[in-house]
Amino acid sequence: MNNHTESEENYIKALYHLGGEGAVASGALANRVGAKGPSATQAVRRLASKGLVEVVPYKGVKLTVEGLTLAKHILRKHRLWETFLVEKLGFGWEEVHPLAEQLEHIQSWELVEKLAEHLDSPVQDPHGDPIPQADGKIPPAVGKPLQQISQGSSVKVVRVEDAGTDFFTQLDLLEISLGKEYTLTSVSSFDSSIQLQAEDGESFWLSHSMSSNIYAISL
Amino acid sequence: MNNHTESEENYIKALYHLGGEGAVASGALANRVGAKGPSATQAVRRLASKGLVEVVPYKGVKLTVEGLTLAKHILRKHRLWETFLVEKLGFGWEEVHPLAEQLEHIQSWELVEKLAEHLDSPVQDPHGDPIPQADGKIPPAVGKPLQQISQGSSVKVVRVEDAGTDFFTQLDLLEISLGKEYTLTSVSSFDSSIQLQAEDGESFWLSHSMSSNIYAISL
DNA sequence: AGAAAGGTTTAGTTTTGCCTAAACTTATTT
DNA sequence: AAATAAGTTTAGGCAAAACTAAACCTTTCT
Repeated sequence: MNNHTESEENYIKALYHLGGEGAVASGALANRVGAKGPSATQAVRRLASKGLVEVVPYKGVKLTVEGLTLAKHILRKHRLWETFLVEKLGFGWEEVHPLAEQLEHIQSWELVEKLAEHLDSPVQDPHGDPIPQADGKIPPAVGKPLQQISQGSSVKVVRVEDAGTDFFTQLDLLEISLGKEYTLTSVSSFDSSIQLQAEDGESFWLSHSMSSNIYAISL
Repeated sequence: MNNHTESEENYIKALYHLGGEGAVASGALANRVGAKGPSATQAVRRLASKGLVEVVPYKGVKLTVEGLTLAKHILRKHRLWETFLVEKLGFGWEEVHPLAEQLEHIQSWELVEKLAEHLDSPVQDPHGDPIPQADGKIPPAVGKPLQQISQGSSVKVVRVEDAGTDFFTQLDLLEISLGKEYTLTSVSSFDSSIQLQAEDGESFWLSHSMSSNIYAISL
């Protein structure tokens, strides 16, 4: 039973993204995969017949252990390919998601492992997201949103949410990238925007929507 | 009109492989893609409605200019991926074909070109087959079958036909690879097998079926 | 030339995967 | 507790892509 269509894999992925090990409503699922309600209901039926999900009608859908394993494996492929595209082919971190969505469906156990090896068995992708390992273990997600960090702290950016192309463009404009360090010099109590000072002394303001998608650790 | 399914691409590829710019019988086409006759007829209809092929019922199918361009582009992707798999990921040349069959369907013009660049714009794949270039030009296929080379000649192996896993295994066993040089010491008039002598003095016999799939140039 | 053989196309069915419209369940509100 | 709103599932279509069986051209053989 190692034979899944792309559509099935997309539903599995969505289920994992939305609910992890918990239950998800069919509407949310449909929304996530860009389909309408009935399509999701039908898809979920197919998945259930393959033992990948459990369904309680009108209540929700949940991944089985097998489904969860598959979901993590797909996520592993996705993030390894993203890493490859950025590290080896020189793509920008805002471009890689749609490509990885295609590449993640390539079926070959050996290819995934050779790719991982080629990339020196990375534990995180170009956005700082943890890459599930071959044994299914997932390294902890690091950092907390800049939002939640108190004024005066020194921080290092370790992860960003994939919040769309415009978000990445803005990051590039501000020259924010993983590993950069800043001091949080002030916080506006009016609109929750924050001021960061870079190591070179330059400082700038970040809106709430920017800072809530940027994760950092305190130094 | 840049939107093709995998199935369509497979038919286009088969059409190119079988007939190049010329016409192909629907039975041969079906055979090549591993389908039955009616499936091919139907597929060809879909392709015709997209302007990729021209059909004369009961006579044959032919790629249009647009179809030909697509075919060459798919072949380009296929051979670039094969090159990547061997050169960068360390796969053996017998393993890469089925993987490339999946990877060739990834849609992204930019990815193909970045990949080519990453591989230093190769003009041939790991089997010595020419890689169609971005502008659609195809480098000439080099070498002729060992079969057609006269006794006493010194030759260099430059290309091998993809004649299945067993063929490659045998090549590996005999330590035959691209670039190796031999002297053709004798030819059997009984079964057309030939004897090669390697540079280190070792010599061995090759059956007709082996030698007809190995291409070389005279030195 | 007429008939058999071989290959091609039409007809009708199946599965996946999506859709809209209608029916049904659950939750919320008065 | 009844009515309404919101969300979910059923029902019925449609397109892609494959199949088998039957009908249809071509070619070839006598």
